[in-house]
Amino acid sequence: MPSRQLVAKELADIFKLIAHPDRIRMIEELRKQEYDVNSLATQLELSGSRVSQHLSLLRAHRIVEERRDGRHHFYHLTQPEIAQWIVAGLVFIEGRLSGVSTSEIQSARALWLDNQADETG
Amino acid sequence: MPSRQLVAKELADIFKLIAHPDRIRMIEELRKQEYDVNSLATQLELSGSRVSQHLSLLRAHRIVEERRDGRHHFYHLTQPEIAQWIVAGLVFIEGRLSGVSTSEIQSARALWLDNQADETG
DNA sequence: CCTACGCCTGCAAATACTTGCAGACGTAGA
DNA sequence: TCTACGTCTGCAAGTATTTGCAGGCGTAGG
Repeated sequence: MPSRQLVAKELADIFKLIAHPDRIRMIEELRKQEYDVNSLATQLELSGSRVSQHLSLLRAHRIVEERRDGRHHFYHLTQPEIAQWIVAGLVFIEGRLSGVSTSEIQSARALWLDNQADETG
Repeated sequence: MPSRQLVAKELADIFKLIAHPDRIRMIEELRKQEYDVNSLATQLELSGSRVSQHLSLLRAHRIVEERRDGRHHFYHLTQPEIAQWIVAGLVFIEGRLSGVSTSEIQSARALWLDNQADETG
């Protein structure tokens, strides 16, 4: 297979990996600090096993890395810049959305880009 | 549903949309010029109907736009910057790949970012 | 009008992803 | 050592994507 097709396939795999709302929210949370599985699950209102399964996928592709401390497994982003890359995709949402208004998108972007912002949204 | 979750879902949809090797290669081709369905199919060595199906998906999400001329349907990127955003994802591939070497990735990036580059790869 | 071309859509089978649940494994504390 | 906790993994059912193929629709040319 020509290398261009290989590269396209690898790129597709990365996109597929991120293409899940839970995983996007997990990366969003991890952009600031590390979390153990349960804290992340609580924060996102998801079951522990579900979060663990997503993390295992992200771990397999080295999007996140693990640090163990006793019975806790703490996770952090291998390359924190990935969070900013994801937010950059918001540009391609704007102006053509059913359920999300422009102001909601802008406030989401602000949240992802600025740690000081209000996080209650 | 809180807006943050809505935004995560919409982002996930965009990622899902792009997460296919064929569609990535199509966007890559379309970054420079418009193509009609058959030319694109020939260029990428894919069947016409397959390309048409991918295009219909991209069209539905306004990643591409159509221009008709007789029986030909010409497609172009709605927001050409999307191609650059996709290439930016290459950063998260490097250094952890099975089938693709660093030099192949670099040459792929060069191709996407520079129209003058050799395209035989 | 008839035919060929270019493209689109519907359908059905194959494949892949997601999810909850049950059980396993290691660690900490009594 | 026994128990509880935190996390991981396997499995099976449900859901979504991908693909090829057959047929449809519009346009150009004879």
